[in-house]
Amino acid sequence: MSPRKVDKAARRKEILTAAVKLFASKGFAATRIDDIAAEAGIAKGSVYLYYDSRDALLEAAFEAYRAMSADIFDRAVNGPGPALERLAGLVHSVLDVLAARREPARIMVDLWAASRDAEKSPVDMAAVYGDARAAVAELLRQADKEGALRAGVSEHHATVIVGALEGCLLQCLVDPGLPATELAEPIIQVCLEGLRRPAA
Amino acid sequence: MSPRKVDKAARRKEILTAAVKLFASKGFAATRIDDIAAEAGIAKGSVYLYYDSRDALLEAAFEAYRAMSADIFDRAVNGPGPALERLAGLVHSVLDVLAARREPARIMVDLWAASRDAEKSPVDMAAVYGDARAAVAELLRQADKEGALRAGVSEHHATVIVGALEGCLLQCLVDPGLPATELAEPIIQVCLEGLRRPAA
Amino acid sequence: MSPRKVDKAARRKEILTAAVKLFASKGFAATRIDDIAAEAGIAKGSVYLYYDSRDALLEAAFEAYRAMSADIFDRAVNGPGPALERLAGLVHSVLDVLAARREPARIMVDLWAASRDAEKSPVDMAAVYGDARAAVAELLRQADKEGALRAGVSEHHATVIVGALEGCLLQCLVDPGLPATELAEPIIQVCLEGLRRPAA
Amino acid sequence: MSPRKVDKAARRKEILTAAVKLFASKGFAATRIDDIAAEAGIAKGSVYLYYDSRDALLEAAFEAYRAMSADIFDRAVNGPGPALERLAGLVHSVLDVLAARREPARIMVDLWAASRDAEKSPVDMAAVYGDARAAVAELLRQADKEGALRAGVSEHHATVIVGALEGCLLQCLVDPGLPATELAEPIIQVCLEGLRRPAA
DNA sequence: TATGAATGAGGCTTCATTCAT
DNA sequence: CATGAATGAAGCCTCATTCAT
Repeated sequence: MSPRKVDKAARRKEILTAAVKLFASKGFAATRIDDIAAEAGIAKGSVYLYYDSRDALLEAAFEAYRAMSADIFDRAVNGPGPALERLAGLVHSVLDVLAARREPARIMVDLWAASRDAEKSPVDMAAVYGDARAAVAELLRQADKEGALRAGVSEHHATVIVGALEGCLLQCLVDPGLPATELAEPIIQVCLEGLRRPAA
Repeated sequence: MSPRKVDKAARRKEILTAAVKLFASKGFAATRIDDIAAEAGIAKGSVYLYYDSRDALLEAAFEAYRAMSADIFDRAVNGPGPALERLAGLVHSVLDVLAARREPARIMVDLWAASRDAEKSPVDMAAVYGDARAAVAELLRQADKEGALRAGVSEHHATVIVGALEGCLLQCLVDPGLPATELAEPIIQVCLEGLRRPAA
Repeated sequence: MSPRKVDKAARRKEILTAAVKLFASKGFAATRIDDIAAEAGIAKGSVYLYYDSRDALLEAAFEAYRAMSADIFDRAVNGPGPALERLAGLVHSVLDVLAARREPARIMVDLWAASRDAEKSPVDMAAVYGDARAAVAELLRQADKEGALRAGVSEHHATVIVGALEGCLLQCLVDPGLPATELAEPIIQVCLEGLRRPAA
Repeated sequence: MSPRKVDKAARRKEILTAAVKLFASKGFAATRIDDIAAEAGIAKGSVYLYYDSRDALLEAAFEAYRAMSADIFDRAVNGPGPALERLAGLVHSVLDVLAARREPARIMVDLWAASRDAEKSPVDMAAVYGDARAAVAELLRQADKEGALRAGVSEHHATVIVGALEGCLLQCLVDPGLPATELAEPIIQVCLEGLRRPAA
């Protein structure tokens, strides 16, 4: 509201951006508060004016990731057009995001590691994937209502679709040589076409 | 004359087992050498008689994982029977291993994190997934020779299959509530049936 | 805005002084970083804000010693008056410094030890003695030009003069009972008078 | 006496030789018991059958050095011929020993460091130099009795002569490029000729 | 609000010494 | 006597966090 507020929020974001960049490139474990401060162009102590701790920065990075992910999935669920096409579009979206900003995406490996102990850590990737599965399941239900699916499509298929997406993403993260965008169509073919009701 | 008798190889394995257990439950970053020593029932300094450093233990864990993984894929590639059935068996194997020893499997998130900088780290998950893709691609080629595949199956499909497998695995790791074994059939349906040549 | 104000150079010097004191009294090998910090009245970790490592402190001590040594020798070489008198003054200077601050001087034994492997160690006493020999040789050349020397005075005599100086110093260091200052005249008599051109 | 005794003494000497070699080349601080054992061709634990501790090995090295030094000086004091010639011979002996076995001689820098705290350490270089000064003083007294000295030669001259010897030795140790043997004559000229009674 | 010097707990690793065989 | 695996105390160094300015 007040101009100060704006500054503060902007500064928070700058710091988070710096942190994410470094977490992605060197990993959370190897990223020092000094590094983040330097990257953000501020003094080390100032970081603590905006974030309570180093862990809080990872958590913030997680929240940003979660928001972005939720946004993509929500758009697919609530968008216009046939459900299966929206699902296909979702696959493209995810991989396009990855391809466009491959480096920042590498932060995910640290998010996975941080979400190991679901109780203690505020980084809860289980929830993210749960949401993703729910969204895909909803899309499948919509497609079913539209009469687009063959019989026998279950919840587990949503898990497999999310798995294929994340599994391809994982391979791309770990092996920068892989062409993320090119994988969208194969994923769609493999995961979606098999579920489609055969054209009469 | 006869020095204290110990099976160095066995002791090495004990220590590695202890380390893997802890890496899996608390994470590599949170696991102290003292913890490992205590878990293995030896003194802290003794760990260094068998491993050069804490990192070396993670590397050893990786090698063990890699060997196990390679073994499963090799068996599928070189086994008897129709290629597509061997591929289906492979999917079951991977998920059964995960289900049987879910906790130790959680070490993978640290292996992903450790393989971030492919040059510096000896933990090279890219190679593991490269091998996995090659194995699946080989199985697809075999299936094609057997006339079991529809036309248009490419290398990328191998990536998608490996992705679906690893992506389901990832979800299981992150969300212990998911039933790993039950995912095998959906994966097979989604990933393999769509590639099969339609029965004439 | 105005950060905590400290004179970093002064703090560096304080730490070095503390380190030298301890190196001298207990020896480098027996001196802990904690000891140095305590002596300097700061926390252990703070030492590392000013010096990269324990070795760096010994190196700094060496540089200080080298500078002081070079200063004494330079002053003798470039000073006014007959060269042989400047040489005699040099002998007095060296021993006076030793007598005045005998304890700190004991750091030299560690400098000798540290300069053992000339390639790896930045502590290069060989260079210090080389410089000392060069300075004395220059003084002898000057004395020769002044016609003050007998014939046959060679480079090796510079080595012997430096040797007598350092050898007396060594004895004083090792045996605190020896009276450093009293040795100046005997050194001068023995080392310099024998080189003087007999009065015609 | 018993054959065992002979073996034991021989083994002790082997270990000491190995230790001295390593102390000389890497320094006492950098020499591990494992290194010594390996160099001596025995197991690490066996070192302790012959020496009580690592420090005891340095002490033994010191004793050997002290014995050798005492031997050289004693021979000069008790030998035949004019005292000044025996003193000159002594200078040659010391430098010849250094030249012949320059590497092992480097152990002296560690002996100096170890004798820092004269009370606690059994390595007592002060005593060695005290003995050396006493021996040279005795030689000067003998020379005086023989009427070979000019008037006014004092105890301090012995200190200077020992100093010149040790100081040259120090320079040779620290700077392997210096020709030890060539320094004998200059030392003799500088240190002894000046003390000689002028030929009538 | 911003700074950056200071802190000190904590981790990894080394290595002299011991001791069961 | 000999071995070498095991021990564990100790030291160096790092770095998240604090706080005086």
